[in-house]
Amino acid sequence: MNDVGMGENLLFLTDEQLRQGIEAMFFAYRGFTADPDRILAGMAYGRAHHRAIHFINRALGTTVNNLLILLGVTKQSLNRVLRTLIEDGLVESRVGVTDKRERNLYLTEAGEALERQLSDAQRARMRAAYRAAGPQAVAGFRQVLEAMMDPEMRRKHHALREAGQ
Amino acid sequence: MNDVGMGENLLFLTDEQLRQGIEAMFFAYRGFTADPDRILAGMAYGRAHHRAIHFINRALGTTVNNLLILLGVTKQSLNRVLRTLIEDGLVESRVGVTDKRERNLYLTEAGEALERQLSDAQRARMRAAYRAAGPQAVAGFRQVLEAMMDPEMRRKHHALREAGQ
DNA sequence: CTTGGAAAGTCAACAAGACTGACATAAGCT
DNA sequence: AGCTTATGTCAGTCTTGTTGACTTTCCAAG
Repeated sequence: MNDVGMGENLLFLTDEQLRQGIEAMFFAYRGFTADPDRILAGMAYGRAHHRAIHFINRALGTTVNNLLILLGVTKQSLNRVLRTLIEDGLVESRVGVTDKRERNLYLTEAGEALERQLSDAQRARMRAAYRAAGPQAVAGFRQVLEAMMDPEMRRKHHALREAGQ
Repeated sequence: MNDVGMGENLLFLTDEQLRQGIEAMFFAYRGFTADPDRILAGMAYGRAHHRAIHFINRALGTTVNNLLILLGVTKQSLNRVLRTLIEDGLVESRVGVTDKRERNLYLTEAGEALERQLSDAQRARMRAAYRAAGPQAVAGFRQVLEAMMDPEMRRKHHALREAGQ
């Protein structure tokens, strides 16, 4: 590869390019959460409830401990959210079969309905973005996101992927 | 394009693929903010201060009103952050020249130093991710993020890009 | 040229959601 | 029996968002 070619390919690593990527990430994340946030604003729930519902749906029967690692919050913080979801009949907490200390979490029918409502809105935006950018761009998008995660979270993410498929 | 080809190219729009993208976005954003958050944890500042400093640096002399649109918060919310930054001598607020209602915001030397410290950490992760994924993936990454933003934010983002280059 | 409304910024009070620390209970393990 | 683990809870704090009320400044219609 000659110098010009090198220059072309390293342009994406200049400070200015990196700053633009940082800003793009910030603005895109705002868009990413905007639709579910709007839906939840009417109810007594917030983004924290959305995240809990999302991951309970994805990792059916997950334990509280596993969920709080996924979400990256303390048990006290998760507990507040989880308690209201259980009280409101959106989430069911069953005592563990093999280990009775554990609680396995499931969405009730009402919980699944809300999950679907939130998920539909978020997926719609994601779908539009994917469609606008095209398959090759999406592959690149996913590659960069993977590389940006902490290694531990990358493992968690891969585990969810395998379970979901 | 035959049916098989169609199937291949539309695979990235299945619900499962979209859900994986949503999760990837969530986990990656955590990584994205982790390093600056760690730095700020020691000081009396948080993520809100980081964002304000970032955009004041990028849009030198910006008004409070412009900044709060960029950040997507209310002026009251921004004001608290801004006040501490000004009190601590990281940001300078100058009364507008043409319109005395406005305040033009600038980083002081100390402000620039902190900006550099935070920015270096965040760019290092971004650079590692970009390098790992390669130029083509980065182009795709940027395309999808652009498409995911609200149109108004996309315009703001483009304006910053032009000013920064 | 005055006056009324709009715009920019500030102050105060409140809410959501994160945190730490301490403690209780139940269950599993050595 | 005693230690550890998983979960839940209470209390208090912090950050960061919100709304409402207010001041200062600007602009434009009468």
